[in-house]
Amino acid sequence: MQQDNRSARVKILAAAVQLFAEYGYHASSMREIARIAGIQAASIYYHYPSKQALLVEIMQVHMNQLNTNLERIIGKPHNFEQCLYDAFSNHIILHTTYKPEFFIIDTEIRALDPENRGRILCLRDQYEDLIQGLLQEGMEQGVISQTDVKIASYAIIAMCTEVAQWFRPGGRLTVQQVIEIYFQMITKGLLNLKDNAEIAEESAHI
Amino acid sequence: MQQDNRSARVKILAAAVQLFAEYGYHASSMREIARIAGIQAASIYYHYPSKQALLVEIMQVHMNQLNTNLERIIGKPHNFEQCLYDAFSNHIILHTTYKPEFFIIDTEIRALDPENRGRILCLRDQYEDLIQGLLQEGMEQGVISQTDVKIASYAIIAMCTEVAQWFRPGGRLTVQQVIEIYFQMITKGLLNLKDNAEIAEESAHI
DNA sequence: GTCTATATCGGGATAGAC
DNA sequence: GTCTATCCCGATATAGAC
Repeated sequence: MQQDNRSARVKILAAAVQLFAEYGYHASSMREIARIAGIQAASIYYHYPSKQALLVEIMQVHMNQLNTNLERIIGKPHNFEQCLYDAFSNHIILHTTYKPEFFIIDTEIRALDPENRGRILCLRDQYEDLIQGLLQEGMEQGVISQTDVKIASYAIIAMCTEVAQWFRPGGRLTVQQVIEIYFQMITKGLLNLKDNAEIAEESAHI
Repeated sequence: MQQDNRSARVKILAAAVQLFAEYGYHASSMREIARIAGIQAASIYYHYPSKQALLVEIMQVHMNQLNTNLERIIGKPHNFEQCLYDAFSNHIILHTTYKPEFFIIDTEIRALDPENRGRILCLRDQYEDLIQGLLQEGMEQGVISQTDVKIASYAIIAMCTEVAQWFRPGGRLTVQQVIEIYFQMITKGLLNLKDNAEIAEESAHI
């Protein structure tokens, strides 16, 4: 038997992440969080003022991480294609590495009280603005074709976020392979519907 | 003042949809559902055996509608491109028309007890299988390029589902225009990253 | 810093009158 | 078919000892 040397604060937050992700915020009790952390429910209140504070902490830490990384990627001098790759790579890596945390961010916004909700939604808007600015840059450079930046950003963010739902570390694909596939789908088309001329040409080559 | 002629069953379910979507299943009380439906909480139990039954009813009705429509679209003799269009058109139209209902389906699976969860997840798997079968058909016909069918289906479903989050009826775009944009993004690429030869060619044309 | 004990509240569901 | 009244439970959070 090894003892668990993590601080109580860390163990409490880890337990909250696990339960909020599996059962949802409202279905998770402070008693159960405490049980998993190995303490009594009342002891949580020495470290955190409320259950809501646990949720806010989880969301803030990881939204800040997502934004800070993206700011660093976009902020330095760059080649557009590489920058685009790094941006979505960051999104997919964080969402798969911290799957329960980002799942909570995506599903428990409504469990926040109005003040906290505003703060977290502001971080999400910042992230979307950064992504949209990057796409805008590519369009202005003529490196990507003209498109509705907002719609494209929402579509890409949605499909990259969803990766975390099915990705299994140690499975058929590594995360780097998944990133490569998604980058290809985003920049070269998901399905590549061929017109009749293309189909005829391909048949001729056989 | 007009009286509300809908049956009690309908009013109860509509109230449940509204509250489950806005606050989540566990954060919505039977008392509040009853208040919105204009009756007492105890009266709900004449129409539905439990709160869980309300959730199951909402999910089943709309997943069945989604599947039934798609089966009809795929089942009849068809041109592949048109069929693909109709399939995603069905997805986007239902998800925007019944936005709260599908939002509940997407976020409250974990609120179902194990037996009900299995039943609903089975309907979702059926839907994914139908979409994947369609993509497989297109690949075998050579109408779309070789791709990982599962990954492509997950990516496309995710981006089409997300439309409901930002789409506003009466806004800048009609739902038909949105469907057209998404069909283009899916079949012709979201961003269309150009290589250097293409950029040079475009410059030459100016 | 963690405990036991408890205050206080609101939840789902039921009984039985009308 | 809807009501009032209520049971019973588990929730968050606090008080105060150690």
